[in-house]
Amino acid sequence: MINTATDQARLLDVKKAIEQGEIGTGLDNNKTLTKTKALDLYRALMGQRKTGILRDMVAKTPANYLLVQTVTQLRQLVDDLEKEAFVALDTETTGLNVYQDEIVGLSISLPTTDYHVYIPVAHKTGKQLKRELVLEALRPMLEDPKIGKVLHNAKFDIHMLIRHGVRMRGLLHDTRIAMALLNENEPSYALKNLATKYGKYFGFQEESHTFEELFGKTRFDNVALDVALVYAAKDTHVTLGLYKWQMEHLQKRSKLQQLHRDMENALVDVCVDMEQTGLLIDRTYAAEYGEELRTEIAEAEAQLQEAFGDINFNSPAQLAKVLYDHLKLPDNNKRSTDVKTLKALQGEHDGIKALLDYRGLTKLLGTYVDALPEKIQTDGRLHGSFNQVQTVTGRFSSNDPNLQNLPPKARKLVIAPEGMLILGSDFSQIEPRILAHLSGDEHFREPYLLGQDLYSTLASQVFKVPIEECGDGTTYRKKMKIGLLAVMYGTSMFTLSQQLGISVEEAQRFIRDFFTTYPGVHAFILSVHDFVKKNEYVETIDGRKRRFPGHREQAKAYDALARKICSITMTDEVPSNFWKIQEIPRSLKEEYQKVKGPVESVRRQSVNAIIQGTAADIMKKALLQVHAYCKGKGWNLFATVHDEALMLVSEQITPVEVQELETCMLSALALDVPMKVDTELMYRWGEGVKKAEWFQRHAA
DNA sequence: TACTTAGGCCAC
DNA sequence: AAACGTGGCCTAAGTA
Repeated sequence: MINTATDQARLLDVKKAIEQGEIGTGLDNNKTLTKTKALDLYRALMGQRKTGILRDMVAKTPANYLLVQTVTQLRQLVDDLEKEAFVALDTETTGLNVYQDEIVGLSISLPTTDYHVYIPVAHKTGKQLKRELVLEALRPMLEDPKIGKVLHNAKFDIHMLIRHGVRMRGLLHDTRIAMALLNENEPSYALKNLATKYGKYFGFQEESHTFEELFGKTRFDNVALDVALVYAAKDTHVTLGLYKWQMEHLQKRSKLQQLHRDMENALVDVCVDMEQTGLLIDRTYAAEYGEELRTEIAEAEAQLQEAFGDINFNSPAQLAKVLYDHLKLPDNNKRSTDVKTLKALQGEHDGIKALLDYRGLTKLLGTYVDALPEKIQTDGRLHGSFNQVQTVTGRFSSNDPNLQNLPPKARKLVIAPEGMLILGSDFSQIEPRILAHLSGDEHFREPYLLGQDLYSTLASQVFKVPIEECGDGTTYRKKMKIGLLAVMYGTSMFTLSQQLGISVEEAQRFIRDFFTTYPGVHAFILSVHDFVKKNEYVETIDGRKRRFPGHREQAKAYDALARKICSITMTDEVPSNFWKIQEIPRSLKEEYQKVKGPVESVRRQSVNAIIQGTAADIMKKALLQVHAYCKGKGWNLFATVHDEALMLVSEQITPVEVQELETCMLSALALDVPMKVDTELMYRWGEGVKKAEWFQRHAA
């Protein structure tokens, strides 16, 4: 029998011994502890600890945790459910693939009658009802939008239920999503970790263990029912507690609550439908294109072998050795083999071009052309995952596979099903427009109000040349585009000078001219820096927050040190060459340098979070409206790429309907400058044609 | 064997 | 001394 306290202590000792390399010190009964022995002991203790915890958990199963194993119990549950306005819900499954795995049990918490059930439906052992029977009994409750459901990461469970023919409705609150809005810096959103960290605020004092910690790689259908009950019923019990605690916080923050209720919570259904729709992949095209790429790669490989010998061309380390040690190419003390460095070396060696070709081809083949068809599910569609709360700014992210970073050549693998079209609507220049709105800068808003090209107008004003010299494709316009990004993201003068191919002094002059031309933009950026220094957070138009805990103190220190340096140099700003100025004490330089990075990083992130986050707010609202519109037509969204919504629509779509879709996007939020949406139609993604041209072509 | 980290690179 | 925001995926190489 293991005594938990001694067990824990011994565990820590062994762990420490392993970590600190204190092997051979005779830890275990004066016997010398070898590394292997220590690891074995550690694993054995971990195993024992796990079974110990599980035994302990089962022994302490609360009286109001109940297994539902018979028809009578199920009937009683259904009766009791009718008294509830909302419930907490969770599914246990064989795995995480929502298109392949299956539900093995459901837990439900009833808040007013205060009990928590686990209904096993496909465990390998123990008395239980059939899944179909249980789901049919629960279907009226699950599909009733008037009965609220509280879940942690609802999207997963909704998908799992769809897999078994039930479309859950009435999502009241998702504790995973609410947590992300309340603290986007949370290190882990696993329910058990949140319970361990915040449980004391809603009645859970003890540490909660994650599935991984308790069961490792075991499938949940292997878990005995007494253990399953105490684990699974606690899930919904905790979810309920978390819900109430989160609501207390949201009710004190009405803007955030509105963001949660009207935007993020509502968006879960959109996200589910979008993922369920999936993408149709042209397998023939992918196979042929793959062969083509393989041929080209083989050619490049032959040239690389000739040039660099028998090494792995995918290995930066092996490449650097050949390039900088054997061939003695100039390395600038970086020894990098990235595109930028290689391009600069292109004149030095004939093999470099082949290497660049090889990189591009293998990336395209390995990440997209070969990889995407492999992810097609049994329904013949590719279902990526879209996460609405994975980014600190509020943007969507996408993974498994990432559908937001397909290069144009890979997008061509995606086609419309028979009788359908792909339609893509994107917000034109949404971030600069938001900057124009937020800064209220009169001159910056001008091109939008007058319907002129933004970059041409800016270039003409900043560079003080006639607008005719700043048209599409001109250097002035290109430079302005880079320059505006630099302003919005707070790029350093060094980086900007590199990007524009000018000197640091010229870059400084460019930025100075920009801010002189648009003083409102400058004032806006400074006011954000000021705000984040005072409040340690910034927020978007819809109240989405990006928090920077600890910034206030660092910013104060930074500004104080800067003032100190300025009083020595008698300048308004710290000179960029301050390291070379003898009069500044070394310790002051070092102190200043230490806080400079983090503080300026927060300042860049804060400006960016407001602009990027507001764009995300607008897109999310647009998606809600587009989704509702599509639903009425029997069409479907299948992806969003930050400023773009992609959907499958009928081949018979009319110009009026396109107009109505654009209105869904445009009415998401009214800014002080007009918004613009561009729509393209296509049979194959990446071969889009502007709507006007499409209808002209298809009218004939 | 299964992980983590680093270098690199795709998107907006 | 370090140099631009938000993400995710690939391979190599080292470690548990």
